[in-house]
Amino acid sequence: MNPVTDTAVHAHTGAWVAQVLRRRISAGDLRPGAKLAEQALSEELEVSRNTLREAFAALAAESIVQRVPNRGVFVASPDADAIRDVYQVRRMLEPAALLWGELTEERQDELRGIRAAITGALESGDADAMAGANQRLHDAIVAMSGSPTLSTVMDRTLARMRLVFHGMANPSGFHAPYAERNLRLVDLVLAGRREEAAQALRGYLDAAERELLEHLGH
Amino acid sequence: MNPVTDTAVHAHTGAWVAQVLRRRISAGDLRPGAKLAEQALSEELEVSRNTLREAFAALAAESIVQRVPNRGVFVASPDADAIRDVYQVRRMLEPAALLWGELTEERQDELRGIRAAITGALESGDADAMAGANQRLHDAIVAMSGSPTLSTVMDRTLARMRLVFHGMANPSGFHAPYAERNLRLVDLVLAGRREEAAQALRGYLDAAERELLEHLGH
DNA sequence: AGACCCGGATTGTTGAACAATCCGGGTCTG
DNA sequence: CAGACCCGGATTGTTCAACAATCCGGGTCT
Repeated sequence: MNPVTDTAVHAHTGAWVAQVLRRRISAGDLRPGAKLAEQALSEELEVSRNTLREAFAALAAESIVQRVPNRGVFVASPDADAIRDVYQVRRMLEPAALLWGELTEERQDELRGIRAAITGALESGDADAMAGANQRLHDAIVAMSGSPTLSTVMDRTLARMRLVFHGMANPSGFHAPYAERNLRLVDLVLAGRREEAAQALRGYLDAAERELLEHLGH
Repeated sequence: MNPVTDTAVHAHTGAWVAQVLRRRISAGDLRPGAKLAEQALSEELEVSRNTLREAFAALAAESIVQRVPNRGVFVASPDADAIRDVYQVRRMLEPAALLWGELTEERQDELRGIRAAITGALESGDADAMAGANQRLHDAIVAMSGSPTLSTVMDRTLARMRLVFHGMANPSGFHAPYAERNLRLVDLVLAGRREEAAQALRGYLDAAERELLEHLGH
């Protein structure tokens, strides 16, 4: 089921289980609100209930999972407030990194690669590839800050975004309409026109948030 | 030793242990690099080794603690790169929240309270109070973003800062020289002169980082 | 129909057990 | 004497079985 390692030799089992669960949640294999039953999971993954709980503790600390006392652990299911928080984070982090970060040669190459990925996904109409490219782009923007911590924060934020999508009825084509916007954004950044890029970025974030909230609530 | 709860009734033990350890580390009771031995701690806190390990998993996910396979868990001890990362985070987060956040009446009140705390600590010469007021100030700045997630990120970042101080030989009076700066910063924010405030903030962060790195070991 | 209750299932936590690994110290050798 | 080697105790990693506390679903009684 997992293409990576089968069994860790002797000293990572808890972390390994956490990684497996993280992947399953990211992939939508475990949808928001789904219960993670101890006995079932420990049997399937062939780990003890204690080790599994160790993984739960880590995932709960990352807010990927919610623990309800005496009820169990559930995949986090973001509500409207959570979505607003996600976009507030992005509205602060991304323009800050873009405006005040450093755009090294390496990062420019990454941006050019992302540009190619977006146009490729546009032509092939591959929604998953488009979603992937989109995340890669916004990760790259935050990476301009040069801070591993902020990159981690962004990764977790994007993971929460994936949770939102997986919780929706029709998870399709939410990124496609923004492909054009993203391309212009990349070009502005590569051209060194940071102020305009930040403006475009904010516009994109506002629109995406509005549409998501619209599509979800009332 | 902990003035709060003695024993949790029945359903939070792991989280409770994590909280106790978090407090001890923040207070400097457990210094960076210190080993958290399982048997000793489980006996002292009167929890099983398994429950203790659950707390370890949570703390490791928060990067408060470092796990070395087959060696044990140790209080994280930030190096120069970690310090640079902390300041890079702050250089992004704080000006962003300050410039683009919302300054509600509540937050203005909090700032006025902080101002009083700083002047009070200045007069009494209480270094601990000054350090507390300093953290409160920078927490309040990030709180302007309105994002609970970013506030949590800031809290963890400041926790890492405390680790740096606790790892130093002479942890005294590092905040005192910045009291004046902080007061001016608060006044600029309260006056609505955000651009100038952001500029002052950046100056403070640069100076503090430089001094810390200097003081440590170029 | 709705309140009540009960027994099975699940969670929370513990203690003991064992393999794997590390650590400190003693011994051997050159 | 220094360094390589080795060994036994201590520590970590992980599992298992057990138990109390709690929840849940379903049947019963009014």
